[in-house]
Formats: sequence, structure tokens, C-alpha cells
Amino acid sequence: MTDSLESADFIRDIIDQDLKNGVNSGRLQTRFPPEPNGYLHIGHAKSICLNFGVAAEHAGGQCNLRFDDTNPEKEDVEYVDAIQEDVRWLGFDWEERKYFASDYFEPLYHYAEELILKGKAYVCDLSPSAMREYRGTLTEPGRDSPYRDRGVEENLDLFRRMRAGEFPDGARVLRARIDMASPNMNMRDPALYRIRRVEHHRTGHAWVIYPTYDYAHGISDALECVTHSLCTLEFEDHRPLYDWILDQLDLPCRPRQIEFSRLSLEYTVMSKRKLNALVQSGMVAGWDDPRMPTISGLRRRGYTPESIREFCRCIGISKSPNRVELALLENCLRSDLEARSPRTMAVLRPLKVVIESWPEGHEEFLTAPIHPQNEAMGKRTICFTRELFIEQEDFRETAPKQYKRLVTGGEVRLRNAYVIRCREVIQDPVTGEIVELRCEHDPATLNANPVGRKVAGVIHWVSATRSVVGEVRLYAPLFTMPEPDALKGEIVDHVNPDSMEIVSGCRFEPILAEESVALPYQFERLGYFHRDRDSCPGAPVFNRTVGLRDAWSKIEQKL
RNA sequence: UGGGCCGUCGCCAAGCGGUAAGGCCCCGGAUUUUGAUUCCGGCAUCCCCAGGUUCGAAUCCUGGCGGCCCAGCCA
Repeated sequence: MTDSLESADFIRDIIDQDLKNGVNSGRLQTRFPPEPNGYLHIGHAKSICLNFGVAAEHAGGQCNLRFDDTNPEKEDVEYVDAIQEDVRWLGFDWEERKYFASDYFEPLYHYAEELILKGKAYVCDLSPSAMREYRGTLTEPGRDSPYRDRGVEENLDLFRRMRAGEFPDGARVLRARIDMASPNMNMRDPALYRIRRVEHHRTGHAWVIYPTYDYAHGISDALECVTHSLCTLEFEDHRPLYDWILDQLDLPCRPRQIEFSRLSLEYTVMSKRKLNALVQSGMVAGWDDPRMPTISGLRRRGYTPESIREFCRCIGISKSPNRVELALLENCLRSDLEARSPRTMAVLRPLKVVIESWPEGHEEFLTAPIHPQNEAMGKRTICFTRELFIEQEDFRETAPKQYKRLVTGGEVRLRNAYVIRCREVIQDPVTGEIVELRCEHDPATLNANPVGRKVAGVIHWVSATRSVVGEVRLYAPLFTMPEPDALKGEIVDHVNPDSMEIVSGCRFEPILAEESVALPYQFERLGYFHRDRDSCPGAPVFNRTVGLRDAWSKIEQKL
């Protein structure tokens, strides 16, 4: 499928080059480093596919899973469990290499003392607001902290007492001693350690000081012998700091940070802060709400790991700002689902049809392919009876000539069954609503075309007596504007109120009521559907993962 | 107005001095008991703009323009 001969992206080019040049003895080690402060989303999938993917493409290449858990205030075990489930579900395996930045708290601490000993770090007593003032602005240099020239002994003593819990939260920080006049804000003596009396989900109360991302990340990479540390563009400015820290210390390996642009997708948001706000507000049913761009949401919606991986392959890796169209994601989804989904018929909004030419009580069992393009998937049996249901929108009393479905007096093919003709329309005498169609069937049209005339339309149906009732949930994007990130105010206020439509009283082929149903199904002419966990015995609930391409809606719009 | 990065078709994205890949979308048409699938065909004389170098530039140089990121003891 993928042509391995052509260059894939600039990161793979760099890696190939490094490997060829024997950098790090020709080893390839990557890592996927989520912070356990939320659920993974499809943007993370891009990073996961890159990190695990590139490792898998090279003999001996490995990718670690490392939780970047340096900020206990926001982190939780719920997230570490969910993240592991999602990575595994996507099809990747970290084997025994599951690590936590918190595993390195002790060595991290000792490297910090080393920095102090070398005069490269100092304890600063400035308050957060004072530190901000001293930092300067984008256009003006900062000023040295009055604590910048503390002696090594004093720094060491103070830092040890920070660890020992002698000072209140926020009273002091350990800072790198770099350059307060640097045009790069990250180099203006960034904080390395802060005092925070918060229970950590893994180390409990063992620590009252916690390292910052900038300090911990590079060292964690080096300790794991990571060769290529791939991250998103916003860390580009941090790379000089990443390199600075590694340069000061004697570490087992020298990782290289390379940045790529993060994924943006139309009609959704990707920041964990905003996703969290949606969850907390109750606007969505949770992190795994089928409308969410989270891995768990996509999974519940019915996306397959294969389709997400294919999507990540399609979007590529670059440094350009991007906002990918939903159509691309849906294309990857449909092409996977098309190939693997068994076919079935379901009627979402039933309209009763009585076949007057069919004997009362008579049942005929017809066979239909499970997949018209793949005979190997076998056949299924469907039951034809006198009373049927068709889709309300598949009948019109009058219609433009392009309309190929059932009209008054007209004929249509019932999929996998007979051609029928509509003889009479029964309406509710009060409301005028169409409640029933009286039709007749042509017995000669089973598995055969009618003679002397053409029947263009084919519609789906279900037996009124041999079908089960259930619910279907239809989804639309969470936001109606392609770039919700650009919106002002609370993201929660912009949620599309019509992003979920619940349709009850739907009719399914009986197989769909079975609890063993785990596959994605194609409901013919309607789309791909996935059984939701809200299903009850005998009362199935299906999520529409994605609809089929719909040429008719385009034709209709032009009429 | 400091620093970093980016700018190739509506959306992604190859291209690395030799005369614009591919995918998605879109538009035609064929096949079709899913208006689905599949299949054919079309879709950038032009690469943010302007100069320059060169036999030759999207690719090199110069100067503009536009966009994104950075002033957390978040990651």
C-alpha cells in the first residue's frame, strides 16, 4: 500500500539521515509522552502514529510510552488508564516500556543539585508576580533576579530545604541560570522546580517540590535513551532550553528534539482545556461522547483503529499550519467500513406498507448477500411479509422526475425482494398525515427484472412482524463553524444544539437485537452504524458512525 | 516594532536548480436490485509578491507581504 521507497516526511528523512550517519550508534528510540490530565484525541493519534510508526519501520526501533506527570495538580490515574486503553486500541504496543516522568524524580533531583554545583541553577525567592516583572517583555530584556548570584552552598542548602518542606508553596523556585536578556523568553532563567504540596497520583506525598516540563522532559528522554524526541511546533522555542539542559549534564544519551505541526480538524476543538470544559459542562455525555474528537469518543461512535491510522497517514507530517477537512477523515472511515461491514436493512422512520396481493400470514424467507462485493462473507435470510415498513422519505405523493423512489401509482424495487406498486395512500383523516400505503407486488420480479418496463428505484424495507424496535442516534458536528477555536467567549456556549438527534421507534432486522453484535454494520442506503453500550436486551441502540455518500441530496439541492 | 517557525490547486501534501507527484473535495461519464461501491475522464503554464543570479528557479540571492507560536512556579 504505502510506497516505502518514496520519502514520507521531513522527520523520517532526518531520522534516516541520522541512522545512516551512525548518530547514537544507529539506534532509533522514540517516545509518546502524554500528560495524564485528560483523554487522548485524534491529534494525539497523529503523534502516536508518528512515534510508534517510525519506530516500527526500522529494525530495532522502539517507542516508549511515557506519562509526563510532573504537574500533580491536574493529573489523575483515571487518565493514565484511559490513555493506555486508547493507545492499545489504536494498535500500538509499548511492550514493557511504560514509564513515568515521576519514576525519575530522584535522579532529576540529583541532576538539579549538579546544576547548582556547576553554578548553572539558583534558588530564587521572587514571588510569581515579581518574577513576571523581572522577566521583561517580548521587546525588552529582563533584569537579573536579586537572588541570581547566591553562592553555591546557599543554593544547595536552600534547595535541600525546599525538598525537605521547610518553605511554603510558591515561596521559592529553582531556576536555571542562563540569560535574562535572551530574545527567547524561555531562556530568561526558567523555573526548574516549584514547591507544591499536592498529592501526586503515583508518588503520593513523597515530594513537595516538582520539576517543570522543560527541566524534566529532556532528562527523561536522555534517561530512556530516546534518540528522537518528536513534539509539536509550540515547543520549537523550547529547544534551545532542551539542548542547554542536556549540555550541562553528563547523560547516557543525546536525544534530538524535532517539531511538527499539530493537527487541527474542521468543526471541532482539540485543546484538552476546551474538551474538558465540554465534559464538565455536561454539554456532552463525557469524554467518550460520540461527538467528541477523543479516541474514546471516536471508538464509541464506531470509528475503527484502521481508519484513524489511515487518516494519520493521509494527512502527513509537516510544519505548515493546517486545518484538515472533515471530508478526509470521513473518506478514510468510509473506505474501511465499506470493505468490512456486513449489510443489513433498517428503517429509521417507518411508514407502514400493506402488500394487498400477499396472503395474510404468509411468510417467505429470502436470501440476501451480506456484502454485495464480497461473496465470501456469505448470505443472510430476510423475511418478507404482508405488512412491511419502508422509510418515510422513500415515498412521495408527487415528486420531481429525478426522484427514483416510490410515488403514488408508481413502482419501486424493494431491495433484495420484489417490485411493488403503490395503489393507495391512506391518510389520517384529521392530520392528513400519511399513515399507510396499500401496494401490490409483482411475483415475477424476485431476483429478476420486470419485463417490458424499467424500475429505476431501489429502497430498503423491513418486515413489520419480523423486525425489532430500537433507537438510532444521528450525529452532526459539535460546532457549526469550521473553526470553533476562533470563537470568542466560552466554547461551551457555541455547541451545536443539533449535534445529536435521537430517533426512536426504528425497525431493524432481528439479528441487530442480539447482544453479540459488535461489528460495524452498514444499514443499506443509510450509512454505517455501531451498536452503542446503552443498548438493552431486545432494545438495541445504534450510533450512526457516518452516512453513505449521498448524491441525491446534491441533486435535490439543485432542483 | 524582540525571537522562533510557516507560506506549492478549495483542504492536506510531495518537490532539495532541469522545466509542478499523490490523496481528499469538486465536475463530467460508465456499470450497479444500496442515488453506495467500483471504474474511466477532467481539475495549478503555475508554486505569497517583487526584483536578481542562471542556458534554465517552486527550488539559489535580496527585499517585501501574510499567518502561527512565545512574556505559566502548564504541558
